[in-house]
Amino acid sequence: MSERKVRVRFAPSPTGPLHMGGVRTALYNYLFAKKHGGDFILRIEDTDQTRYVPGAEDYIIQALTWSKIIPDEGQSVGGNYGPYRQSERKHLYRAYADQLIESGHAYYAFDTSEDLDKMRELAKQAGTANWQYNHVTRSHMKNSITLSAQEVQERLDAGEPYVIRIKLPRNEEVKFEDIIRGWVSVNTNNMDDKVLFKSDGMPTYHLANIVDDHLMEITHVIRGEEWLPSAPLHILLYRYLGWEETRPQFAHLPLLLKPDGNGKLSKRDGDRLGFPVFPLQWKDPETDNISSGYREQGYFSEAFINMLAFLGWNPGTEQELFTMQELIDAFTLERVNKAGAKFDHEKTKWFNQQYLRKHNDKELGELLLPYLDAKGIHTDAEYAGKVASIMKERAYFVTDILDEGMYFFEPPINYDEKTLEKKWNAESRMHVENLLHRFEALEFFDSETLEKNFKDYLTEKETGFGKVGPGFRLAVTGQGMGASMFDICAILGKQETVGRMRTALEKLPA
RNA sequence: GGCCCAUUCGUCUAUCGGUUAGGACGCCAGGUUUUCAUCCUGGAAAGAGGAGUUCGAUUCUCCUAUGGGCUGCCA
Repeated sequence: MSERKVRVRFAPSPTGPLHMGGVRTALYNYLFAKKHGGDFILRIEDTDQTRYVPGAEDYIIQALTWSKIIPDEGQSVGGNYGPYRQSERKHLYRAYADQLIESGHAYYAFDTSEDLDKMRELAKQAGTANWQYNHVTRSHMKNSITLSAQEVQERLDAGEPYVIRIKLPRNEEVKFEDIIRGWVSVNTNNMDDKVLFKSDGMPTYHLANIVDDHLMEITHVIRGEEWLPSAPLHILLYRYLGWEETRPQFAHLPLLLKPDGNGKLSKRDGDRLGFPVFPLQWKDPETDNISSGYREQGYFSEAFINMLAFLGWNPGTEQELFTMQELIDAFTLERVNKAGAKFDHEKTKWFNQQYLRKHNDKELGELLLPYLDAKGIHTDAEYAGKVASIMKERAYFVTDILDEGMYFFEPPINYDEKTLEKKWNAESRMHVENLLHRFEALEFFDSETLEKNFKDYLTEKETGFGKVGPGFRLAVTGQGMGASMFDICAILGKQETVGRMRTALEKLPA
C-alpha cells in the first residue's frame, strides 16, 4: 500500500456545455480529493479535433467556478504536471504506443475507416453479432500481424495512413476491484483490439487517458459508469506499460437518469420537461440556440450542488442540507450507490427554497436589486430586504419575491378581476373609505398599530374580517391574496398606503 | 444480438440476517392564517418474480424478468 498523495482528475471533453451529470462527477472527485487532503485536477480531453466546440472549455471552467468546485491544477490555474490540455500533450503519446508495439502488445493496422464500415455492414446484413476488430478477425485484416515485416515497412515509408491497435490476448480473464461496484470481471474474448493511436497522429481516449493519469500521478479515477466496459482495457494498458504498481483505483459512478421513463438524462429532457440540464446558460455557437442554466433560472449554486451530491450518494444520516465543507467531511465513495438515479426537479426546487431561507433579509435585498434594476425600479437594499422578510416564506426563488410582490415597488396598475368582481362592492368601498380616514390620523404606522386599529374598526362596525379585508387588500396591492396586510402597509408607509387607497376609490367602480 | 452493470414507497434514499422496513420530495386530509404561502399534526405509498443457504432473509447465492451502459480512427 503506497502512501501517495491523493490526486484525482476531472477530464471532460470540450464538445459542448458540461451537463449536470458532468458537474456531479466533478463534484465527487472534488469532495474525495478534499476529504483526503489531495489535489483535484482539471484536464481537458480534446483529442478528437472533429468534435471541438468553441467556447466549451471556457464554459466548463466557468461552470465549475460557479459551482465552487475549484481545481488545484489545470490549464487556467497552472501546476507542475502540465500542460493540462491533451492537444498540447500530443508529442507525449507516440512513444508509449511505440513501446507497446515493441513489446508485442500493439500493432499497426492499415485498414481504412471505409474498410471497417464495410465489414460492419456485411455483418449486419448477415444478421450476426456486431463485427469487431479482435483476436479472430485481425487475422483477415491488413495489419502488421498479417503483413510481412517488409510490407509493413514499405507502407509506413510510403506514408500510408495507419492506426495502432492494442493486441489483446485470447481467453484471458481481466479482473479489477471497483471501489463502488466491487469485483468486475471481463474475458478478453469479449473485448476488441481498440485503436490506441489514430491516423491523424492523436491518441484515442484510451491511450491518452492512461498515459496522462500515470504522468500526472493520479491515484483514483472517479468517472461515469459509461466507462465501465472499457475499464478492463485500461487495466491491461497499465499492465503492458509496466505501470501496475502505481495504477490508480477505479470508481465508476451511477448515471443520472431522465425523470420519466428510462435512459440517460439528456438536454432534450430538460427542454421537454421544463428544467435546465446545464449549470449555466449555453448558447450554441452554430445554431445560436439557447439552453437554460441553473444559474440563470435563479438557483443558488449551493442548492444545486447540494441536490447533485444527493443524487447517488447520501451520508446515512437524516441530514439533507450540507455546505460544501460538510459534504467534504461526510463524503465517502463507499456510500455512493450502484444504481442510476432519476433526476427530480421538484426536489431541486425544494433545495433552493431551503437555501433561500438561509439568507438573511439584507442579503436577499441585495440579491433583489439587480432584478429591480432591470425593471427600471431603483430602490435600496434595505427596503428590498424588508420586502424579502415577509415574502421569502412563500418563495422558492429570489425572483418569486418580485413576481408576487411587485406591488411593494410600484402602485397597482391593474386590479385583480376576480377579486374585483367578487369582493368589491358598495360595502367594501365604504370600509376602505373609513379605513382611509382612520389611517390618515395615525401617528405610528407599524404593523401592530395597524392591526389593532383595523380590529377596533371591525368591532365598532360589528363586522368580520372577510367583509373588509379583501377590498382593503385589493385597494392597496391590486391582489386578491398575499402576505399580511398590516405588514405590507407598514412597509409601504403611511403616505403610500393612504395614497393607494385614495387612488383605488377614484379608479374602482362605485 | 453480445458483453458488463444494476433492481426498497411515484422520486431520492436508510437498512451492512432478526425493524411496526426509517427519512426526505411530491401527493392527500385536518389545524393555524382575512386570503395565498409558511408552519404544525396525521395519512396513503416499497423490498421485481422464483428457487436455494439459514432457526430466520429486503439483506447472502443462483435463475428469470425488467432497466441501463458499452459494443467508433467519440469521449
